[in-house]
Amino acid sequence: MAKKTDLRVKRTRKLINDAFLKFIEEKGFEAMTIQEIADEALINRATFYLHYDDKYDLLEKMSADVIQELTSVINPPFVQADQEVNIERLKGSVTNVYQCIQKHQMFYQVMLGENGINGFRNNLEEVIREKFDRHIKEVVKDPNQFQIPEDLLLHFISAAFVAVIQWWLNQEEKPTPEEMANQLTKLITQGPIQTAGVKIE
Amino acid sequence: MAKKTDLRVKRTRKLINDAFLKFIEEKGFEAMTIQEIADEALINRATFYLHYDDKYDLLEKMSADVIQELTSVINPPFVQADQEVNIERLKGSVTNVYQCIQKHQMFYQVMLGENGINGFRNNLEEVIREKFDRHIKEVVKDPNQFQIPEDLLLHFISAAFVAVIQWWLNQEEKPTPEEMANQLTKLITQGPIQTAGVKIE
DNA sequence: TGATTAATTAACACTATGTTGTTTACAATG
DNA sequence: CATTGTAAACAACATAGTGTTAATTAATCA
Repeated sequence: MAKKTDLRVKRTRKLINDAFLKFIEEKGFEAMTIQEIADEALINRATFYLHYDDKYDLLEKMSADVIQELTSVINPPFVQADQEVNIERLKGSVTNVYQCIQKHQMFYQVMLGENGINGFRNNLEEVIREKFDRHIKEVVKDPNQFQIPEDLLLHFISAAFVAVIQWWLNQEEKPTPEEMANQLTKLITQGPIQTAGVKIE
Repeated sequence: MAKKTDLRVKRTRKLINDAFLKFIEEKGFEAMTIQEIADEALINRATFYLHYDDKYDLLEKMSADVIQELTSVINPPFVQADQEVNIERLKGSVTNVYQCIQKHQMFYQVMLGENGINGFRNNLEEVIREKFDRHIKEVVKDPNQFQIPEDLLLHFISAAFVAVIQWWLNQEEKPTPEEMANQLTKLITQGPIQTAGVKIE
């Protein structure tokens, strides 16, 4: 973060961000106009263009900031050299992730919500996939140990991971980050069927 | 489906649909204009408005048709009265789903692809979730058998399910529907970690 | 306080939208 | 095959949003 010397800039950016989030929540990204953002932020429309190229630019910059912070709290190795998952370490990282999301709850809620930005979800998945991928490539020596294509596995996990986040954000009474880490761990170690308490033929 | 008696209507609709898909693939939904659709479809712009309110209306109508066909091939019960999953039946339904997608491959590829419509993915997940939900409610008598909230489980499964479809559509050399059914079955019965051949502490 | 730089204002050309009224062409019927 | 209903074409319109510019005002920093 470069220091924003001028207070006016800081204030204007914040007003724009707030207005933007408000409208995404209320009417969705596509429906909002720059004039509306400006009105809500109590700035002139031309001022908006002094800060961002267009609303897509604004969206990208806001997302990038938050996602960057999130990735910084995911830290492998979850899998040790002996091919065992380190459950505690895994839970630790998941807990960190949920705490980070909690910190920016409003933002995530809006971006992943009903009227949210669907591209944001893809970004999240991609970022998670990359983290896992890099780690797996370090640890796994024998590609044949996979029962299915590695890439397929990564897509499965990252999508499920983000879906669980999305579910969590929609709950009135949110389980704690630690509880979420436990539930997610059950799901990916036992699989959803056994977690549902259903026997397998 | 009401019968479209008039050939002209049939033709115009098809031309619009084709142009629409072409532009989604090329430049994405938001970037395309109705003028462009009309030019590509070799019809007058005003003609477009005789058939659809706007491009969102067109999108909805196209999606609804295809999703409707997809849901019709998912047929529970996968879980029997004795609380055992019927693996064969499950594989059968999954195979049907992939065959149905294969039939409209171009459409799904575009809609779920790089430049695709992200709301479409949500629709798919929702539809799958509902199917499963209705079935689960019939079979499961004791809500305590779940180790985690049922709703969370449903979100996990449906998101993973659609993610695997998405992965499949992006493969140059696509596994057969039967192979996909096998791989998906492994993932949801054993869980991703064991499927990766990694031991659990 | 004075210098700097952000924000305001009003005007501009441009592009897309959705609608309307009239005319033309065609497809399905008896 | 002629008739009739209706889809499609066409042209013109008002409306709304975009992105840019140049001159002016006002807030902030040092």
